[in-house]
Amino acid sequence: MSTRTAPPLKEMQGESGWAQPIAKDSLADRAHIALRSALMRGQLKPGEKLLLRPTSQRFGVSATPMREALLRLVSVEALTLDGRGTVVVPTLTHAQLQEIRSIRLDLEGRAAATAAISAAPADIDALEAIHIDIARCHKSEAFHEAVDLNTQFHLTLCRIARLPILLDIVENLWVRCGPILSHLYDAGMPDWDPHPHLRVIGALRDGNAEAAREAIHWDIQNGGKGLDRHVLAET
Amino acid sequence: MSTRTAPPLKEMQGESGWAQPIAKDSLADRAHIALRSALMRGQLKPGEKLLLRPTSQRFGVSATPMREALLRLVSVEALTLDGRGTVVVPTLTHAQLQEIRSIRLDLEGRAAATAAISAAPADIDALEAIHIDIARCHKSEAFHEAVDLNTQFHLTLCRIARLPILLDIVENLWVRCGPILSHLYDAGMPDWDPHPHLRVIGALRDGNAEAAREAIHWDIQNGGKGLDRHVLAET
DNA sequence: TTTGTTTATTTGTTATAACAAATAACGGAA
DNA sequence: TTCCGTTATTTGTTATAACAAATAAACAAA
Repeated sequence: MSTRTAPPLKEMQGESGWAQPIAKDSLADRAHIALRSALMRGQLKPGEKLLLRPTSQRFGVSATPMREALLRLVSVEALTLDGRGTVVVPTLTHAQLQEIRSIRLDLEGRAAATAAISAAPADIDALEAIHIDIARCHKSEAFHEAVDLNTQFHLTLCRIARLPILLDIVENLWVRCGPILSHLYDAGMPDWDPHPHLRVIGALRDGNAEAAREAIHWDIQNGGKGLDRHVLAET
Repeated sequence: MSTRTAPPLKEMQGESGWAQPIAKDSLADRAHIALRSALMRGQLKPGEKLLLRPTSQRFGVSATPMREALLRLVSVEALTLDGRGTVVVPTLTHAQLQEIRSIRLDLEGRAAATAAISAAPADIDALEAIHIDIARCHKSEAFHEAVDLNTQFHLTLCRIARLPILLDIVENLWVRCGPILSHLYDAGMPDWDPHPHLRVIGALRDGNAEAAREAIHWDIQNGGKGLDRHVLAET
């Protein structure tokens, strides 16, 4: 499975470092990773069905590991099952999208505040590099890549905070939004000046936790407004 | 799987109500539920191994659905895999426990605040009933039951807030803590007066969102201190 | 007694087949 | 043509067996 404890090294070699544990990934692992990344990058559309045998053939594996990969995504709600048990890409309701945004407010806010206190300069540089890439994609109107990089910006921020459990949760929230993220810029892309990401980066450099939290809050609340109209309202 | 969309009813019967969708649960479902509840109730100890074939025999099913149930818990980090792929009940580190508490601070805090605004009187009564049960168990020194009810108190609060995604996340955090929750009262159980739960209930009755948030914050931060010494410190 | 090697057993992984239920396709009657 | 009943096909579910890798056991040699 994806997360595996390092194989128990009987005796830790004196000069440790050269004996890194071997990563053994199963077929189910690979299928899971491929599916998850496709999901996060918006390559699967809401409502799309993922039939067991057809998809397992597309991946060139048998039903068992493919089923495991699919069900793994289902168990974190990144995919859904219909009444028959068929795996389907879920359609987010307005309420769900709003709730996800609320949770991201809390968790990414905490990540930003924590990162402001503990981030190394190199970490912040890496974050800034991602934003520069985003700005470049904005200019060249490379929407798809911009959306992907925006996701990376937010996840990198959580990674910098070194809160692995929080990162896991936030990552799953982004996976769940993946299928509709392509509509982020449908309402036209606003040209903020300065871009909220820059405020985040600035706050990190200043070591100002509260400013970082507020900056990411602002980004989350205003950045995703373009999505709202593309999500069916609950009746 | 656990979450299934209702089977599509071709025609909704005129006087609807008597035709509730049938819940079809697979063997994997049942095993999953049983395992998860055992985990949450502290019936599995950290480090305990769950071998595939032996456990599948204990449940009276074949390897396939049992594997699915186990792996479902692994995918939400409620169980772990060692280097060989064997399922094992994870041991929480101090850092993990602290991070979980931080996240619960944010999410249960939001749930409390939301519940304070929207809770129906009957909801609050139900919550109070749980706390009364807790107090009773305190008196009769029924530790195990008290721990279980305390979990229910926190989850019920999230349920009242009607934030299903948040509930899901918080529920998983409690499942992950399940194996060590039995040590909650090891350091002796403090006799708070008034009990922080009562402050939560009071805030809900007052419709005071911020008071509710602060009350649950206080409960989370002070209530779990007994656990800290039972968790191995990271080196 | 200890160490190293070989053998046997355990254990996760994957593929396959049998099963059951639901959907789709088909064909005849009105 | 339209509707209804039957058959065929698709699809998820489960059990089982073959496989490979790792552990445990047994045993021989120093």
